[in-house]
Amino acid sequence: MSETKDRPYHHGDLRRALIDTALDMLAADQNWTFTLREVARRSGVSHAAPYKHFRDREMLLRELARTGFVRLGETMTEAMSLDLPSARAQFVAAAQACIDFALRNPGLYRLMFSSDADKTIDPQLHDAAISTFGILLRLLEKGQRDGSFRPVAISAQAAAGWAQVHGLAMLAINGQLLEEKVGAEPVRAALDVLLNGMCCED
Amino acid sequence: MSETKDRPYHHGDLRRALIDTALDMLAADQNWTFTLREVARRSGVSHAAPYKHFRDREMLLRELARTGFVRLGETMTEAMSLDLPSARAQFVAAAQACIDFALRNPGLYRLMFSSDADKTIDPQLHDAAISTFGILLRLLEKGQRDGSFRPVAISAQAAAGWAQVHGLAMLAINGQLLEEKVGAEPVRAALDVLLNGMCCED
DNA sequence: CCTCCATGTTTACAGGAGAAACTTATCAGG
DNA sequence: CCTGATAAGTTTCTCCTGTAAACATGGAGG
Repeated sequence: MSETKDRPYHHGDLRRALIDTALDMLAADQNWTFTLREVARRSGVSHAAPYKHFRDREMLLRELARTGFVRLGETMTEAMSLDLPSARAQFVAAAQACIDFALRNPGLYRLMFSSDADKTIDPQLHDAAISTFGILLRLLEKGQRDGSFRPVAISAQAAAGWAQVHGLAMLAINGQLLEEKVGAEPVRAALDVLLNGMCCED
Repeated sequence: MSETKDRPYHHGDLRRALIDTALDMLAADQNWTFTLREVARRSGVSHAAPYKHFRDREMLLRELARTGFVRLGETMTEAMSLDLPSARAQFVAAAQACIDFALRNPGLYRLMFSSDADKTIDPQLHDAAISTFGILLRLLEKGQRDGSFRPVAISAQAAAGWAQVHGLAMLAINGQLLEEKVGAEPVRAALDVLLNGMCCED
């Protein structure tokens, strides 16, 4: 009679448990207004225990955001790996994957880009974000080399692409990309505007 | 001896004062972690007084956001009114104005697009946001009519334009549009990508 | 002049963040 | 096998917040 009864004093992997609980709550309410104490309670642990693993509430939030970036990166990479005919198709696939991810996890996605997940004070979070951004960057580089994308400053193109995808994701989350207004495939239509250009002449 | 001494019991326009104080604090720290009590304190009023004007803390935040949208709209309209040669130039001017606004008021701008300024539960805020968005919409409509912009579904083009501008504003705020990476005029360069298109052939 | 109502104030309370001090389990070395 | 040291929990405490309720005040209209 030693282990499973009455919860052992030491949790085993409380850090992981806290993260998972918080992710669950985030997914359930689509917001991160939950309190640290509530997370502790649901993890069956005293309200001060989390402080052994996270300096403060925001540090937990940043860890959630980091997880989000990792998952988003996986999703995008996976979507791109479905060998597609052109760089353009790959870009669209990655963008769609990102926006789908946002729609499936609106709370998490918002957190990832909110000021509560401050990348300037958390190298790990920063790296995770950069790494995901890097997927897009490499895609553009390859596309420029094989002549699919216009040969302009890579950073400008990346900024435009990233801004577009993220902006569309936010619009999508907020339900501002409605079929009746933008047609059957609003995301596709909007991406085409970027890909083809907005102006009539170059 | 009746007025200026010892503050009169009734403030005169506490609602306005609370908003202004909160805007000041937002501008000072570039975040909205301030407490309602602190706002009351700085307005020289008891900590419960604000509840006579705002149901709760979030209602004040939404009012700040609403003010932000109004101001942003004014700024963009002003920028566009500098009679410019083309619809394209007007679009660039409006976009630049939006991004400049974001850079000058990063905290306010973030609040405007954060989930703490929930447009789905505040018609006034929603209207203000729609109204500002409308500026872009009308610009695009005019541009399509005079043949400056490609004749695609107006909503798709608006979504793309809005997403681009907002996305760039966020990148700019976060210091992710650095000169050494994107050249001397990063915003201009990124906007050109949208205007000219990313792909080589149509 | 008196009374009403919007706008303030005081008081009260249920929580939360986080610090400090205390408790347990585990593990490494003698 | 005992013995600390240490990591990971727990209890307790303080300060602060949001918000509700009851009360005060003063200006405007009858």
